[in-house]
Amino acid sequence: MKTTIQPVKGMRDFYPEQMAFRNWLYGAIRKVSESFGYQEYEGPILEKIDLYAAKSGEELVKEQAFVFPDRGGDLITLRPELTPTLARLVAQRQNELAIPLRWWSFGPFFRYERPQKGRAREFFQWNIDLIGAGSTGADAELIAVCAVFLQKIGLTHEQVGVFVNDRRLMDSQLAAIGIQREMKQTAFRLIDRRDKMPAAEWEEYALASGLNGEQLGLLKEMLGDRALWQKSEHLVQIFAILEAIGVREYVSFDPQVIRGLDYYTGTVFEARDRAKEGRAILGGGRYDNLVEDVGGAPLPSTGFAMGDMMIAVILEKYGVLPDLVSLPAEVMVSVFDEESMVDAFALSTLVRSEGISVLCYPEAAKLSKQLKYADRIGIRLVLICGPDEKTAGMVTVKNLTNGTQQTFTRGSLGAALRKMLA
RNA sequence: GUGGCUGUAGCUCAAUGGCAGAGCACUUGACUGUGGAUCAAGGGGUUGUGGGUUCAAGCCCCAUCAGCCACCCCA
Repeated sequence: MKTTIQPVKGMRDFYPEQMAFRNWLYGAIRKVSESFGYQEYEGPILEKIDLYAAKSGEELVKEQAFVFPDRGGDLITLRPELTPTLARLVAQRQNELAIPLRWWSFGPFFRYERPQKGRAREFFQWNIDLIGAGSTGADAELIAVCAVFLQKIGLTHEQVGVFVNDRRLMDSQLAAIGIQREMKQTAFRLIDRRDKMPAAEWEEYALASGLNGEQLGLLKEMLGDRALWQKSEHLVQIFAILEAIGVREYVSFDPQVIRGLDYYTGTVFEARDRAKEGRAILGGGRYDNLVEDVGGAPLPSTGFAMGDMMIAVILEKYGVLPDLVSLPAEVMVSVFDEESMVDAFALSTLVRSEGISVLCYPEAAKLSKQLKYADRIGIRLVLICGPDEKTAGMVTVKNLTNGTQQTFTRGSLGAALRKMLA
């Protein structure tokens, strides 16, 4: 094998086929985002490490982000997430912006992790946030955006669900069974991991974490209570709004959804396969302190992020990946011989001026080779202009779909092609 | 960061420690102005890389790199 330089580990190549999927996803995201009145924005790919040190959790950034010194010695990070950048953007122009803001973005992110199914070191992520609204309606809207999106791309509510919880509800419930502030983080972590280990092991882990037997029993009871959300006025209202929007069936209450990120302050949610296979497709929630933490005035916010890889895994699993045959052009102009090359380009321009995408075979070659090429790349119509046509001032159009061919004058060619392509 | 599996032609993969192969793809021809199908011929390899064992290594051993998968973690 020839020695080709290897790509950087975990970085992704997007051949036209993969690019077509990425753009399809981008399009679906844009459509849903804009239909809810959100505006697109983008931030820099590189940020100073300090931006993340503030809130994402220092360990997370140090161990799982690409960090390197620039020529001036500053520590630069390949952005591992967008929310801190968003908070910075808002904090910088807080007085000029019309709050609340509805913003969305789709772009590349990087994490220095070991690649595996549904995860690489480079990934594309959709971020969508409602900044400056602390209401229950704001939370409900984001959950609805997420449900509508899943529906739009062809996933049913039997296949996937959005699982919602509220950290404040969990706070009060934990307090009620005697788990106080300093134990809270431990308890959250415990709840988060319940499905990830065998029951007996989990209980052992719980006791080792400092819970007593009685608390463990109450905690289990609490986590098993699928109606617990009714104790939260906030969640009751969220479900009422989702009902009104028409996506209630996609959304379920799940007391075990906590989310790992420290900056969430209230509602938290994630979408996943109902079969509970694989990791979450997307995750988000309310973060009321982040803008303030990067130097702005306090602005309650809510939002979520979705990566491009996990959603692709799910779409494939349920067989709803779109058919994305990317055709380079509708028409190809063949080049009969060296002498007709110039005319072939002129012919291409004529067709192109009719608003039809067209490519010109780039060299004189045997007609069979050119037709074979056209067939392989999915061209529907091939124009042939050899000596016979040239003398008669005509152009032959060969239809590769059914094998027929017809000749036209140059003047009638455009209309004829449009008709055949319709 | 931990563990398992895998690296052989462009792709998918064969080859008891004993001549490196097949299918698909590609090129050419059958068909000098007509694609897909068929047939024939042809090109293509430092078996991921570096060491070691052996008369002999694609195969065994060590290291290393990469890919996949599962942990860890998840923004």
